[in-house]
Amino acid sequence: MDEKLTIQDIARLAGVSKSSVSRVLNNYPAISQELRERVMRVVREYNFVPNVTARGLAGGKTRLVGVLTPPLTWPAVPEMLRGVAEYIERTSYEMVLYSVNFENPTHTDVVDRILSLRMVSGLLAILPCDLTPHLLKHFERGLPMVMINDQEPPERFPCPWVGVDNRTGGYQATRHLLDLGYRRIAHVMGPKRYYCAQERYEGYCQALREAGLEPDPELLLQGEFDPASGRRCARELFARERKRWPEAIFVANDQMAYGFLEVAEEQGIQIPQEIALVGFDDNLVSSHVRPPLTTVRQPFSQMGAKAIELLLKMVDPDHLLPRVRAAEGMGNAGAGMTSATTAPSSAADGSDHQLREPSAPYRSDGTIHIQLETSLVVRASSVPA
Amino acid sequence: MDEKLTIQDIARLAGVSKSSVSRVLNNYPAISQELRERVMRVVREYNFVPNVTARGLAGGKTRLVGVLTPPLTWPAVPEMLRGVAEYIERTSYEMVLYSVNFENPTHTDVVDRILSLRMVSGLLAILPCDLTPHLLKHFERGLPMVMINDQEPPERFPCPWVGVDNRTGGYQATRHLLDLGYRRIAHVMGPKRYYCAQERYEGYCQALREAGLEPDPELLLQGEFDPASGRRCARELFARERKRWPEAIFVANDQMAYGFLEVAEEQGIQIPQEIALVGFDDNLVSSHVRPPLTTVRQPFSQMGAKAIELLLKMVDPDHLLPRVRAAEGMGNAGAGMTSATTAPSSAADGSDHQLREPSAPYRSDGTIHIQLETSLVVRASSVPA
DNA sequence: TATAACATTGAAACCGGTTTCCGTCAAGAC
DNA sequence: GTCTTGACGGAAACCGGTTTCAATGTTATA
Repeated sequence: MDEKLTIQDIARLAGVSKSSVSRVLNNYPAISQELRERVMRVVREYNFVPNVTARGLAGGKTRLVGVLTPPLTWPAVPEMLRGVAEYIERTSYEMVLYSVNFENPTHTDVVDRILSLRMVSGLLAILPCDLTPHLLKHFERGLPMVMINDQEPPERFPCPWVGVDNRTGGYQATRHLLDLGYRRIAHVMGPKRYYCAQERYEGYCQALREAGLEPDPELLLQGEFDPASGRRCARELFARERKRWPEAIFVANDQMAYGFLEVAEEQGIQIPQEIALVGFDDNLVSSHVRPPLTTVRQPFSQMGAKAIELLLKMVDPDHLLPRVRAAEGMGNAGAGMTSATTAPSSAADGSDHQLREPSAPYRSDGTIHIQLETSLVVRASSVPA
Repeated sequence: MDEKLTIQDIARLAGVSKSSVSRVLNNYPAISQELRERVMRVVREYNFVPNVTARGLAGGKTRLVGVLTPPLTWPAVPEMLRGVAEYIERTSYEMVLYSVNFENPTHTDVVDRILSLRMVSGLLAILPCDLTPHLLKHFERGLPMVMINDQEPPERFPCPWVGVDNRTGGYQATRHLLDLGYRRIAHVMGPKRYYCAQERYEGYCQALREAGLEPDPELLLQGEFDPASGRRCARELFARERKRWPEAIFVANDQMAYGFLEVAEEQGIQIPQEIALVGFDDNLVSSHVRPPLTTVRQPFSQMGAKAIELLLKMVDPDHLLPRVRAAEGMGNAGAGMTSATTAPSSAADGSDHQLREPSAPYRSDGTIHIQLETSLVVRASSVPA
C-alpha cells in the first residue's frame, strides 16, 4: 500500500508545492487551515511517511540517539535499557545501540568510529567504565551527552548525570540490620577506586556511628563487585574462629552477595539464622536466589528513563510536544493524534519540564545532576520467614 | 580535530573531483593506484569520515539494521543481543534497537511506524510473539528479515529463521535422567500452542520409549513457561501422596524450574535427593539458583550472531569484505586495514559463506533455516555433589 | 599509421527532504 | 484611494554523498 512516495508526489497530488507540504508536515506556524487540510488529506490517504534519511540530511539532525552500554549480559543494564526503550517508544526518536565490550582494548577506536559517523544527535553512556575520559572529550567538543556512571563523584562530571544516592543506600542497609538488633555488622566493600563503593561504605559507617558503634576494621572486607570476590570474602570470614564472626553483613553489591550465599550453602551455614545478609542493587536475580536477598534497590529502569529524557531535552527541547508529524498519520488513520498528545512521562511522578523549572537540579556551574532514591527491599536473607 | 569536512573539501585538498573521492572511498575497481593514494593520504590526514546520512540518501541504503525485541528484561534476550552486538561491531553496520512491549495493544502500530520510516535496511525479529503474522506481511512486501521464533514450526516460516532443535533438546534432558537410573520421570510442558513446547515434549516421549517406558499421562503437567506456573505445578505434584511422586522431572524451561525450586524449598523437599530436576534454556540465572540447575543449554548468543550474519548477507552480501572504507581510515591512522581484514566470524567454527556453499541450509523453496544444537549442562539439581 | 577498445576521471544529475528568498495578495494605516 | 505591513506559498538553493554520462588519454588491433 505505502509505496515509496516522495514529498514531491504528495505536493502534486495535493496541487501545492514541495515546500508547502514540508511546512505542513513540520507544523510550521504560518500555514492556512485550508492548505494544511488539503495536504493532510492526501498524506493520510496515501499513508505517506517522509524519508528519515533525507530529513536527516536536509535538516541537519537525525532522529537518532545513541546508547552506549557494556554487554547486555551485565546485571542492571537490561533494566536500564527497558526504561530507555519505554520512554523512546513514545517519542519520534529511535535508539542506536552500541553495546561494546570494554575489555576489548580497541574500544576507544570503536567509540570514535561510532561518533565520527555523526549519525546520532546525542549519546547516553551507560556505565562506560574507563571510557569516561574519552567520552568526555567528545562531550566537550559539543556532543550532547548524559552519563549513568557511579565510578566517580558526580561533582567531577562536566556532563549531565543520573544516578542514585549511594551513601543513603549504604545507610539504609546498615540501619536495617541495626534495627533488627544486630551489632557486629561486617561490610564487604566494593573496589575503593569506585566512588559508589566509598559512598556505600560511608553510609555504613554513618549508620553505625549513629547507633553508637565504631566501624571495626576487622569487619571490613575488600571485594571487587563480582561473585568470585564474594566467595573469597566469605571463605575468609568463615575460616575465622566462630566468636570472631559478625552477626550480619552488608555486602556492597548483589553479585558479591551471591558469592557469599554460595559459600554459605557449601559450608552449611544458615542464612539468616547464623548470619544475616544484605546486598545492594536488587538485580533481577536477587529475588530468586535462596534465600531471597534483602537488598537496597536501585531504580534502574527509572534511571534509564530519566537519563534519556534528559538527553532528548538537550537535543530537542520539544521532542515530546504533540507536534503534527507525518509518522502519526499512518497506522489506523484518524487516531493518529492520540499517541502524540500523550506526552511520555518517565515515571508516574509527572515531574517533567525539569530543565526549565527553577527547581531543576542545576549545579552551580549549570550542569545537571539527577539523583534518584534507593529503597530497601526486605527479603529472607536478613529476616527469617 | 575532525571538523565537518565534506567529500568536496577532500576533493579540493587532493586536487581531484568529488566523484573520484567517492570512488576511492568505495573501493571502485577502475582507479589508478596513484589517485587512490593521493586521496587516501588526505583522508587519513584530516581523519575524514563520510556522512552516513548523505550516504544513505544517495546510495539508497542505510547502514542500519533494526532489531526488534521484547523487553530486555526477558530471559535470553540480552544474551542473544550480545551475539548480535559482537557481530555487528565488526561490520560497518549499526543496530537500531526496537524494544517493544508486546503487551501493549498498539504494538502493530509501533511496528508500522518503525518500518515505514524505512530507516533500516533489514530487520531481525527476536521472539516477536503474536506479532509474527504482521511482520511476515512486511517481509512479503520486500523487507529483508530474519526471525528467531520458536513458537511455530520452522516449515511454516516463509522467511529465514534461526533456532534450535527442541526435540533433540527434550531428548537430551530426558535421556540424562534415564541414564541416572530414574524411571518415573515427569514432564512439565510449556504452552501447547508453542511449537517448541510440543517438540520438547516429543523428545521426552521419544527418550522414554527408547528406554522401553511409556509416557504416563499422570506425570504430564501443563505449565505456561513462567515461574508462577512452575510453582503451581510443583504444588500440585507435591500435594499428591508420596508414592505417586515422580523420581525426576524434566521442566520445559528454566523459568518454570525456578518456580519448582522455590516450592521445594518452602516445603523442605530436597533436590535432587528426593526429586531430580532438569530445565531447558540455561538462562544466566540457572547456575546461580540453589541448587544450580541442570538444564539444556540453548546457544542464545550464537543464535543472535548467526541471525544477524544471515540478515546482513541478505542485505549486503559483501558486508564483511575487507573493503577499504573511509571509516577505517580514522582512529590510529595507518592501522586502518587491520580491523577490516579480520572478517567477523560468528562463532569459532569458521563456517562462514553459508549462503553460498552448497551445504547451505536452504529449504526446498529456497528459504534459509538454521538450526543450532543444544547441549546438556549438568549441575547439582539432577546429580548430588 | 589510423582506429577500435579500454582504462580513468571529471561534470552533472540525482536521492528526498528543509530552508531561504522573494513575489503575491489582502487587510490596516494615513 | 494609495502605501505599509504581514501572512502565505512557490521557486530554487542546499544538505553531502552516489552514480550516470561523457570526455580524455592509452594501448591493442588491423
